[in-house]
Amino acid sequence: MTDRRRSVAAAADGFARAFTVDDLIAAARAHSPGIGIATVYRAVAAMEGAGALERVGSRDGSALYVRCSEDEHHHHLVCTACGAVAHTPCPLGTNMPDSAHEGFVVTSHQITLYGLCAACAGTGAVRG
Amino acid sequence: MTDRRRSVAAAADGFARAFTVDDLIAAARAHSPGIGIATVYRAVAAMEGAGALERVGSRDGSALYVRCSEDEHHHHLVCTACGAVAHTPCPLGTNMPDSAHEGFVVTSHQITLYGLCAACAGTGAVRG
DNA sequence: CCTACTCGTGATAACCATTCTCACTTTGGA
DNA sequence: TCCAAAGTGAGAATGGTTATCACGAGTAGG
Repeated sequence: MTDRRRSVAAAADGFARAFTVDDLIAAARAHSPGIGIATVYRAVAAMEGAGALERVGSRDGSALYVRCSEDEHHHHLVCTACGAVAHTPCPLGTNMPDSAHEGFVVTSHQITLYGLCAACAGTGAVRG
Repeated sequence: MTDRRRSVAAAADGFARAFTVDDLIAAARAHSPGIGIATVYRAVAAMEGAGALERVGSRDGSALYVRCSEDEHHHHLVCTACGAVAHTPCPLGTNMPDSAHEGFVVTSHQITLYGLCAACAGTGAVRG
């Protein structure tokens, strides 16, 4: 773990919402001025591989990521107004489709819940 | 609805699995030789807007689509071995998180189930 | 100190899916 | 026929992401 990688991780920690690699580059430069684009992309790939970062869709053609420090099975709540992201336990509960569905043997799943965070719901904000 | 658009729709109907725009262009050219890339992209955008096509992730940097003729709420089962896609009713059932979660007011969700289709499960195929 | 080697880095070129531009054609109405 | 609007195809442009390459830091051996 180098200084650069630590800067990227710290920058990722600073986001309370989903961020693009571009956002991350800007934030990482606050910690390590002059850090290169390629370095951030490499750090993102490493962190994604380690489960410290998770891709949650995209915005305007660029990938969106969220910081994931937990190892346990969870999903994401994304605020469609401000982009805030929260973790939430798997909503499938006992309906976990781990057996045959339509002839498929389901082994994993990906769920993203969209809505309004407490702050945005309070103001009646709407987006997209 | 022009001839070109009809060709793209027919080509999309021919896929039993998720396809990229590139796949669609190749298939559309079987119906309309010489159809341009831009035209297929335009048709895809129109069909996606009309709900006739749905984006289900991506493969190697290019978007994957599936044909969706149904209007009702449903999700997708994707075979990780062969890419086959099936529609499945919403697995959330009575657990539908339409109320507050973590302070969020959930308004919609996106679920993709991954696994092996009947054919691939039978052969013990594995991919990715 | 010197060499050899490895690895992370930064700048930039390359890549490629997607979108834009533009000239042309088609369609439909009058 | 004339006109306007929309669709089309070829290719250029765009832009996020990845590959390339040279450089410096660090390490090991001598």
